[in-house]
Amino acid sequence: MNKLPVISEAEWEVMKILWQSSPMTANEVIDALASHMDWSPKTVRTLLNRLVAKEAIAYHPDSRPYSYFALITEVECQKAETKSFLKRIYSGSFKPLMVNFLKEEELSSADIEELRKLLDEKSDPKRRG
Amino acid sequence: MNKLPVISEAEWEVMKILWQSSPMTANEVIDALASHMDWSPKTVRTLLNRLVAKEAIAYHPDSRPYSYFALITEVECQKAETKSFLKRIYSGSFKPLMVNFLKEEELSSADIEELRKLLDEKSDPKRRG
DNA sequence: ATACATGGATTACAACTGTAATCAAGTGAG
DNA sequence: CTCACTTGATTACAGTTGTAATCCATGTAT
Repeated sequence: MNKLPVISEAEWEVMKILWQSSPMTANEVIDALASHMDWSPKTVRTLLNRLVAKEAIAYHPDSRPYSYFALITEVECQKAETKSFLKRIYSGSFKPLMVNFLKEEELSSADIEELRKLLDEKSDPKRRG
Repeated sequence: MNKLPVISEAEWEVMKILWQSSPMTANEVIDALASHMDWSPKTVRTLLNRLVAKEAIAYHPDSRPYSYFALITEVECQKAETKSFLKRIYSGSFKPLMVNFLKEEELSSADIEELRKLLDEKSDPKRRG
């Protein structure tokens, strides 16, 4: 039940790296981010430090250089963000979100079939497979 | 194609009021917010001013007191927020969002049926109604 | 032993946010 | 006409965020 920390947009990029594979040294994180984010190594180190301060991640202090790892899971963060996003933007209701998404996106019928399957599983968890 | 302004969490509350009914005077907005937000009237006025500065809203300057109205629509803002949210939290993919949502929420079969209907309409827009 | 490089700790700094308070100008009450 | 109230304009101020740079300590090459 411990509260999740507030994670900023830039910090999320770092978290995603550590959720993909962990533990990692600062330099490994920096390299992993280099491909898509145009950040100075110093910036990434700052973000790591802030995430440590927020207790979203930690590091093994005995290992030099430090190796960092997440203290909270991606799914719990996603759920929390989703809840607050829905509340803020859609007054908590999923349906208009889906309406907007469907209007906006090009989806193959296979995509739609996948989504439909999710609903099937929810309405009748037995008939899965 | 003009860029939407960045609207903060507190500012969203004000926007939602103006999207519901508009134009409104500052005091009307303050009253409308009083029920759910515990903000000083000064705070609400600050938010209105910032939204004007961001060109998210405007006011009729000839009418005293000013009456404010939105310059951007709720749906376009929702779409933009949804896109950036999906990108940030789910790497742009809707499916895991839906998975998380479904796992978290108690939904009646009627709710699910509604969502399924949305997918039906998307896959075959003709057979609607 | 010494100087340099590397990683980690500390500091920087402006923009944006939440949350107002203060100041100033116009309007209605007396 | 003058004073107080209301509305609008300006200012405040600390915390978060994006985006680093600087300082310090330790390991490495010479």
